[in-house]
Amino acid sequence: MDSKGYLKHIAYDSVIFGFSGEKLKILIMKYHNTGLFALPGGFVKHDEDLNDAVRRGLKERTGLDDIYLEQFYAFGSMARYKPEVMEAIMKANNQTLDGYSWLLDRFISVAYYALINYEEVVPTPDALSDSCDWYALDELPNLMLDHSIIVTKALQTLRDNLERKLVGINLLPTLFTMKELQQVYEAILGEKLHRGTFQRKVLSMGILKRHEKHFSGAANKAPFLYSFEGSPYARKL
Amino acid sequence: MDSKGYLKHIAYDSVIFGFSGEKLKILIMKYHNTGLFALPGGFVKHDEDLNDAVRRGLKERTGLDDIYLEQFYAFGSMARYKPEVMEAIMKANNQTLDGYSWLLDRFISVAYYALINYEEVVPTPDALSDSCDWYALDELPNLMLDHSIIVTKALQTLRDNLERKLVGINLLPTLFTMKELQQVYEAILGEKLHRGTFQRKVLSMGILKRHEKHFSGAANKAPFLYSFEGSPYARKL
DNA sequence: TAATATTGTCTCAATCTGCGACAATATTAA
DNA sequence: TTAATATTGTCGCAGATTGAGACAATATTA
Repeated sequence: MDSKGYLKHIAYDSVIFGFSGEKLKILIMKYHNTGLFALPGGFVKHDEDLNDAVRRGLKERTGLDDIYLEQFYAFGSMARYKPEVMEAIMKANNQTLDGYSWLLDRFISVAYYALINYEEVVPTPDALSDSCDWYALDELPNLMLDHSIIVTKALQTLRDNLERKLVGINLLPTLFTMKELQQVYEAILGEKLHRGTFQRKVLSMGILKRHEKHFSGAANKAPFLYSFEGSPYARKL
Repeated sequence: MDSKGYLKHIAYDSVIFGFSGEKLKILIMKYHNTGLFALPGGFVKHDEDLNDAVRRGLKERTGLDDIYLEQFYAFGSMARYKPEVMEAIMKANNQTLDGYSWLLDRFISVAYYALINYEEVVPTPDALSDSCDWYALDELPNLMLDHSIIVTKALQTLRDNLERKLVGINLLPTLFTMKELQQVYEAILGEKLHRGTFQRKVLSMGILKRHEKHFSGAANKAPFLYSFEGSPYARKL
């Protein structure tokens, strides 16, 4: 047990989606003195469920419990094995490799995506990183290793699941307008949707509860607020 | 490197689907002298892609290369960690645990499903097992560990993917009739489909090529044979 | 040549979708 | 006060899709 209580060869990476300014964004870490950007990730303790390890990491990065979380792929190609990258990160932290050589081993990474309410999050870097910040999907920096591929596959899976479950809800606060919900869907799918059709479809699912109107002060008819009713889509895993 | 060249803590399990006698079946291994039934699985070499490891195992169990293969979930709960099971299997083979103690460690298992042409397969047991045989999904024996859950999730994922990709094709020989194709879909979905509607839908996708008729000797109109045209669904991964 | 089982295709109704239109607001400007 | 403007909630229509039955066209046997 020289790996600090963590399972060797196994890591996880998380693509944490938030919605703000009409755009989909994800959390990206920047490592000290290396110029390297990466997805938030971590390792699994010997006596810990894989899913719990990911939730633990999410809690550290966002401050949130009880996040909508979905596992979507285990990345295990040899092409992603680049020990010099991890070595550079350790050196940039004046960290000796004594006792950390297990970090230079090969890892298979199980990837998850999470959907959270942007406003509730307090992004928090870890000991090795300068920052943990939101980046819009179309303005991502170059990510290390295969992390760009992981993001692409996360978005792909999210799109596929969007049609079956009403997952998008998890990106909004408890109360939201129909327009905000539509913007979330448009951001995820990357295309404009017809207003009337979208509204008809969502309402026909019978999972939204209508509340009082929301007066924004704009010179137009005030929209209703909605909340999500019924748990099957609220959380996951 | 005391683990025979394999990565510690990482395994894979495969749910290998075949279609025969109008039923969906999967390959199940039976271990020597234990009464234990399990999915075909294995380990990943230090210098081997995860996907390649699975293909290697599939080749050993079925004799086939170039199989339609899809990864669907990594099982990583503590609940599946039962070292006494593996110990029982080793003992039943008069195998000392010297040098094999890594097998008693905890494993996270990446699960795949495969779709193959039943007729082409030669099921082959490994050194630890008596048999590798087909079992219909509704006549499965009790499987060890969480393997029943893995099968359920495999079928679930297959059903979900069936609507998007034309995956079912991979379960049939090169030439097949419309009725056979429909039976594959009914077996996967677990429900009867309307003949006319099914035929219209499949043909409208424009990915089937019609060949000569097939004269079975039955006292009725002979059906056309079809083959699958266009690669996007033929293989995968 | 008639009987039987299946196949390929069509039609019709019911449903679903994409898209525009229109009345009903909130607020500001005149 | 009233008109102008930007949105919102909803409806209606045309086109596409789907579910279910019907019918003619075979292969083979009686």
